[in-house]
Amino acid sequence: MAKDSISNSVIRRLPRYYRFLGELENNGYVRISSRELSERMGLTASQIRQDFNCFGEFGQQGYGYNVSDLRSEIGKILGLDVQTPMILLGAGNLGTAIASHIEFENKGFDLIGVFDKNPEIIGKEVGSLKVKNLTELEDFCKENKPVAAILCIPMGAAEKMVDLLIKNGIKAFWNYTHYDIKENHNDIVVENVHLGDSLTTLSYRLNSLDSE
Amino acid sequence: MAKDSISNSVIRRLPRYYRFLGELENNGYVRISSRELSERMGLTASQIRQDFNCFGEFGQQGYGYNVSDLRSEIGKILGLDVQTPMILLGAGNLGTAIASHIEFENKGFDLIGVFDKNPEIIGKEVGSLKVKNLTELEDFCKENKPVAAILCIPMGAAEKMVDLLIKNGIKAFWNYTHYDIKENHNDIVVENVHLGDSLTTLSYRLNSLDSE
DNA sequence: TAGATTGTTAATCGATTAACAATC
DNA sequence: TAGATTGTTAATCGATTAACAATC
Repeated sequence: MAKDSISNSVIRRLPRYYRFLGELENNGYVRISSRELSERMGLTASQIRQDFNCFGEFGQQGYGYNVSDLRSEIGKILGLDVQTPMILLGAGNLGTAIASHIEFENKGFDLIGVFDKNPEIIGKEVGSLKVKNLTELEDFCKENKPVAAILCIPMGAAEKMVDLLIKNGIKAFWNYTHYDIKENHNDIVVENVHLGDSLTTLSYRLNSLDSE
Repeated sequence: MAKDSISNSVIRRLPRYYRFLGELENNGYVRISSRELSERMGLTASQIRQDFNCFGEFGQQGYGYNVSDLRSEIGKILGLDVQTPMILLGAGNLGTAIASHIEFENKGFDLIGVFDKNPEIIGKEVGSLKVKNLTELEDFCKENKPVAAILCIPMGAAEKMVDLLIKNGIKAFWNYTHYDIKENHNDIVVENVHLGDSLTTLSYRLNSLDSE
């Protein structure tokens, strides 16, 4: 029976399930048991069954799961069957790399606009999009109704930008800045990417290795 | 009393403590209590004290913590007082952005080499470094002894690359590919960055918002 | 049918929170 | 000293693992 509130730990595993099932499907697998999947992914079979059962019953006793069906179910759960229009704020090194490196279509989004305020960057091509002047942002939002935004701007500019974006209908933030988007704004979701913190934990673990 | 084995949850919070304490220090704070820090960071005071006590006693009853001392203690715990030589494999969009966007010195690393196999990329300037041909990798390692590596290469090339790097003395991987670095290699640490998975969870949460 | 494997409940484990004596 | 706040133990909460009846 499906649960109503899903824990963060489960949510974080879903994209990985989706990826692994995609690979299995590409390799011609038709069925898979929780046990075999658990061995491939380095999890326990129990955990996998518990995770799936948060959302419904996708398997069959004695058989396992149909790879293709399960994948498409998880895709639907993740909202990958809909593409949410998304914009990028800040087309510096990082913003540009994100825009061209990520396959937005597979991830439930459609990148429809890129903005910067640096005159040297405005007009540049990023993927198939031309970087627009930030002054055009509000008009663009009225016309194209983006719902999600990537923040690749300096931390100092983040607070005002978030307020502006929320006022213009943005509900989802993929946040590469260290600015803490207050979730007291209602009906807003935020995913923070702290690349620096990620590298810092690597430093910690490397140093713990040495001192063992 | 300091613990010997630190949980992953604690480790992931350390860089954030370090950042917040840095900001406090910059703003002239001399002391801070676990209670005030907890309010700023959105944690509980209990958790903060528990976290710090994994590593020792850094506070003073009735007073709190000295901001600057605490920050430098956490910096030492994270290994930020040492700079580990690091190389980057793959100087495409993403690799280039990482190399120029991240402040390696603050994170315990020193980026000393960038490699690619694409002739159009070799020779290009990335930050203050010139992209080298991948064929020079082994000689470079013998001479400069890098210990950490960033993987920004295609997934298909990852397995062989990891083996080669381990053979040449690399012990820490900052892995942007989806290749699962088997941690059966001993004395190896890995930090995975799955940007696509991160975006996918945003899609999930955005869609859950709508259906509430 | 017999064997396999799920869905689900119960047991365990670990992380977070609460409480408070120690002490600055 | 009195007040504040730590370090640390105990209680709670949540997530993972184990077990097994249901069933394909």
